Amino acid sequence: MKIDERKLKILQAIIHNYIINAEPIGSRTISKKYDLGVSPATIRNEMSDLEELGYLLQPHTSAGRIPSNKAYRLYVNGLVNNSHIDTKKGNKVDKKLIESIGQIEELIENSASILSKLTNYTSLAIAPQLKLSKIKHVQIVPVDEMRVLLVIVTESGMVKNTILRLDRSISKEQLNIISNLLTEKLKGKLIGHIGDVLQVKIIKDMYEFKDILESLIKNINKSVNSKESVELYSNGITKIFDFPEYNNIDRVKAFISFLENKDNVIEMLMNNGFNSMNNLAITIGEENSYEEIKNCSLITATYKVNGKTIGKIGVIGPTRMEYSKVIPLVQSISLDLSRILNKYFE
Amino acid sequence: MKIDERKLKILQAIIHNYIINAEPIGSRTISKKYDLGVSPATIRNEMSDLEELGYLLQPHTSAGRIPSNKAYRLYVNGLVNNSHIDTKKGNKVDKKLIESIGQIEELIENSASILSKLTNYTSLAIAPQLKLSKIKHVQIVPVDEMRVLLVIVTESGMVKNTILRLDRSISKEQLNIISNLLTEKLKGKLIGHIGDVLQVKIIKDMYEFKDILESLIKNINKSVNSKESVELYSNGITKIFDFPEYNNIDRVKAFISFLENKDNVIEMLMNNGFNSMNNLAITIGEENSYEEIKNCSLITATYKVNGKTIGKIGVIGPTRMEYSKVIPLVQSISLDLSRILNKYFE
DNA sequence: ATTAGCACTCCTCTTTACAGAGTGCTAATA
DNA sequence: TATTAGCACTCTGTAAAGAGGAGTGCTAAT
Repeated sequence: MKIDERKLKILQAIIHNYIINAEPIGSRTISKKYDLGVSPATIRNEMSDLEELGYLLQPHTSAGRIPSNKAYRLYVNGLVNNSHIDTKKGNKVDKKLIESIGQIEELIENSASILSKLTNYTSLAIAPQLKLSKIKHVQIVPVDEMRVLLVIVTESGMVKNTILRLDRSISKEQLNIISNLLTEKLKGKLIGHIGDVLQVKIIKDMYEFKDILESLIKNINKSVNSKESVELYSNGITKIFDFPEYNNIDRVKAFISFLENKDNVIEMLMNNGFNSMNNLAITIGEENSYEEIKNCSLITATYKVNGKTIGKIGVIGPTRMEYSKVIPLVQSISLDLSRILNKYFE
Repeated sequence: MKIDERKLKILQAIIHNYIINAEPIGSRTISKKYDLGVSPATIRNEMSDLEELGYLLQPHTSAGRIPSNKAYRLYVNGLVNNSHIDTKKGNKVDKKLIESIGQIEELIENSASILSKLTNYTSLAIAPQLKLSKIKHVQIVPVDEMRVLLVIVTESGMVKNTILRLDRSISKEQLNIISNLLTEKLKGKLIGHIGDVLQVKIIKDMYEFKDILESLIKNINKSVNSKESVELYSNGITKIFDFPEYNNIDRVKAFISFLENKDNVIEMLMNNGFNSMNNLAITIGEENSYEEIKNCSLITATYKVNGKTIGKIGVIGPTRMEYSKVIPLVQSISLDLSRILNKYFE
């Protein structure tokens, strides 16, 4: 059995209805609300077929039917392939964003906030991942007797700075020497690899500052490799309360608990569309690997600086998400972000 | 009518019971569970008096009674005045905290996390408020052609740094000159007042760098004065789901929505115990000024560096909070924080 | 002053009944 | 042969009714 034109139309009607009403729909209601030119009985037969094909589910015998994950996937693929994604909506966003560009973190946070307000779903964003950035230059600045500020500038133009505590005091001039040596040695290396590089090569050349360097390395590794070093922003968590499928307290708890766990969320975002070609990634319901969000869908897009992906932004919500509205919005806000960041970094 | 010994005992029994069970209790049950040496009938009479005095509430005619805010206040004042606050529990906390002290922000965040785990309530913390800190020295470091890193070290030893974008490029030497001049002029001033000070005095002396300075001032003000500049941490938001009074979805939503609004929470924390003498502040139920949390209690304590209050940490939960357990924990974690921070800053 | 006894109140839980929405099957129809 | 009308059947959600339980306030006895 194949899914023909009419079956597709009926399926689309059911999906459309369920996205809006969150309730099963029966043959009679379909024939009244959607003008398909056939009687409820015919629709019933087709629905029976669609169920057999795995596109529909029946909560119980005498309820109507709802779309399955397979149905959403079909629907979403259709949306994305047609891909007349309307980026006009993005223009409104633009001005607000540009005004807010004090710090990059603020920019990302504001973008997430805007995305949540526009979509009415919970938004998530991760800020530039330093581990994967290449170093452009390194500078160490004295703060007081025992502490220094380590500044690492990446090739994409981002800046990471960390206060470090040393074991002995050291002069400004010596710090300059170390800074220059470090820059020379580390230029072009990945921040995530600082530890390895330093361990092997540098210690030898710079025996004079051995203790200082060891202390530096230890601290850099600690601060760069910790999960804490990935900034995560979420916004509009309480949007989830607005959906009838979350009028159950346990479901809300599971959802919010999941989002409160930073590690989970970061991993989920990282894995989303890990091997997708374009910058958009969509995971639907059961496709999620975490149990807690198997009835959610996740739509994310990457943003880039100088052609390099540095972060992600997207939304999470019930499986019956308004894909046709959300996909263009996520797409366009990520493009806006990329554009603004590129402008900022020249 | 005065509240005598026996009334107080009955009241305490009711408070104790309600804190644990979250349910009204009647005279018969009290006489069975708490050995007061009088019959239910007597207890009934006393309860009637206590209600008249405003210490008890009756959800409906044939329910038992629950404590009023006035009752909690009496109870908590008793606890705090007896103040044999047991800081032994703090010792366990200590080691975990010391290990985590990479960045100060991380320390505060971890403290909040530990506090939530220990108390089983939602914890909140605000990190050092820069506005109120005095400047020790200022350093400007070049990042690339058009950007510099502004580092401000405060007298208490904290460091604030901000990336700034300039309108024209400037040499390293010139930056050093500016840094030194700024340090000289700004030493001892409040960060929050940088704008005022610079506007009046400095521009005249440093005409050469007028444009650079103006750009700097604009950016510093923006980054210091924005509400964003107060770091807020919360942990264990989902603890609220564990309390039976929050098995109602609307109440949970109101609570979480409130906490999601950073401005609200910061203001609430700032106002808590605004004019209290010691470092501990407790707001009970209706005493809260925000409608959304009038059935919550807030317990916070300040932490200090060099005798100066730089932040707050505490918990929020249902009015029937386990005060006798939470108060010492909040107290001791704030003391730990102060101690560790002081050690860190010498 | 305290307490036993009792009528009364109010809430909550369970049971029962019923309306509503939907299905699948069969037989009639185009 | 595909479509449709008709009908018996199923399942859910909700409202009404009733039983049970916990607690109170009052009165009268101790």
